[in-house]
Amino acid sequence: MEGLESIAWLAALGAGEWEVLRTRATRLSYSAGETVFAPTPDPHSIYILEQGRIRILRISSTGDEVTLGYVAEGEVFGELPGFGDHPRESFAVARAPSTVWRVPLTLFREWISSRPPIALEITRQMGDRMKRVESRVENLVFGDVRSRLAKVLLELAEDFGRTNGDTCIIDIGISQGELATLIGSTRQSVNAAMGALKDDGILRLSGRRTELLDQERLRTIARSNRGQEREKSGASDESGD
Amino acid sequence: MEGLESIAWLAALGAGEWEVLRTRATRLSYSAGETVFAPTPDPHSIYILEQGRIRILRISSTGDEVTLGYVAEGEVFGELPGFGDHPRESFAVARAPSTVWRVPLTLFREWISSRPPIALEITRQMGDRMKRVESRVENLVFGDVRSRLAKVLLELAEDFGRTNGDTCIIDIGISQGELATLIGSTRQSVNAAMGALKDDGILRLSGRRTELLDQERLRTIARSNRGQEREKSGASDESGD
DNA sequence: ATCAGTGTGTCGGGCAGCCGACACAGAACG
DNA sequence: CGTTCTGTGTCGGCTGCCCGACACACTGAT
Repeated sequence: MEGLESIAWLAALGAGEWEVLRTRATRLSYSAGETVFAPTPDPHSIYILEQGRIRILRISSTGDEVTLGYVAEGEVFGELPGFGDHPRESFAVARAPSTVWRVPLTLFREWISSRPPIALEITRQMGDRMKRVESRVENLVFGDVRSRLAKVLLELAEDFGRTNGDTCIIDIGISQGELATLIGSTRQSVNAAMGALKDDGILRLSGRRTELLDQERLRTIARSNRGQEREKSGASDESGD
Repeated sequence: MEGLESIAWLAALGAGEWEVLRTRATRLSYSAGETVFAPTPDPHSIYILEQGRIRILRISSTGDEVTLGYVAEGEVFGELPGFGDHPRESFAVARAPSTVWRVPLTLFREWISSRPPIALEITRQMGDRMKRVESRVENLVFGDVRSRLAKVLLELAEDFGRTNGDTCIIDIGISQGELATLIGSTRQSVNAAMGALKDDGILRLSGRRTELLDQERLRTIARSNRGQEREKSGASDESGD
């Protein structure tokens, strides 16, 4: 019950494989808003999220922030990148009450070295994240606020949404301001874009929750870089994919 | 001389470790401009760059492109990300005459599984790249064209530059247009920004080569998100142009 | 020399979206 | 029950930069 076995890919390894971790890693709890780690020139731990939700972000010299992504339960985080000798440049902040294992980097590295399947799993995780970040780049470069927003909403839906018939509900208490840090925009612009999407009947907003009513249309907007196609009405939905 | 041993991290493994690759992988040559791979829903190869320079990029639905990065010699590329079961979404194009090994994904995976040190190496490589992409995101979100440009120039200098006393020379025949795809901007804006940097005495342009005269100042600009700090100090007489 | 192809400079118009400001709603707290 | 805080909605002004267009420089073929 001490959590580690609740992590699927660890459990899958078979008992004993991860026992080392339990004995030599530290289990920590954070409540929403607390910082799990901050940038450091010489990180010597990596982390595994047992349960909760962590936000990875960077802060510019002027205080603006970008959200690089969220850590899903079971994922390893905290500069896997910095695996080598790189400094860590990101913050990790709990967005919800979270339980985290802090693992000494040396231990983790040696642990991997002797257990190929784990290495493979780690590689897979990193690949996933890589892909995601690359998409983010693509999206930032192309597309206006409207289409970028569409994209993130879809991603969030996929990761955290509860599907409910046709509509998908995102209810992770994310503010428009935080959305802005995901797409590199401002609170106001996000607000405007959300309003527009609502008016187009693509999504419904009730308080802090967002419901995606028409993912198909949303997807179209996300793809269209310059999302300014004034959507009159009685639009034409087309191609699936 | 058949190349594989020229790759440092492979050579370091000791003879025989990578012999399998030689027998079951394919060695390919590309001249500048040729496509190494294109997006595919079901990639079944990964690649290792023996020698040359490869550019990884994406193309939007409207035909615009973003450069995600360049592959350094010895690096593994081609949707390591797609390691899992993801489709490949990027293009790889040779920027210079290049020699590449194409390795069947299955082989590579099994090869890793049985050789932990390699897994570690791969992880390291991915980490590096991850870090780079994350920085790219940060840069795209913050900063105007000027500061973004400054950032890329510094990166390019670090990766491909020849240092020469104080100045660092970037001479990889990169066009302003291509620079634009690195920072998500347009040829014209890049041109203007380069001009400004030149006027400020921060860099000198001679033909297709770029010389960084004052990396310190460049670094400052890169960090300052809104690089509009009118740098008009010094320069007693001006009016000029 | 001539022409095509590719990259570099420049200019003006137009607009998306950033910024600052302000009003208002709900939630947490004393 | 106010007070404070955080988040949502909106507006107008200002501007960076995208876009389209055009001239020039350089290089390599014919």
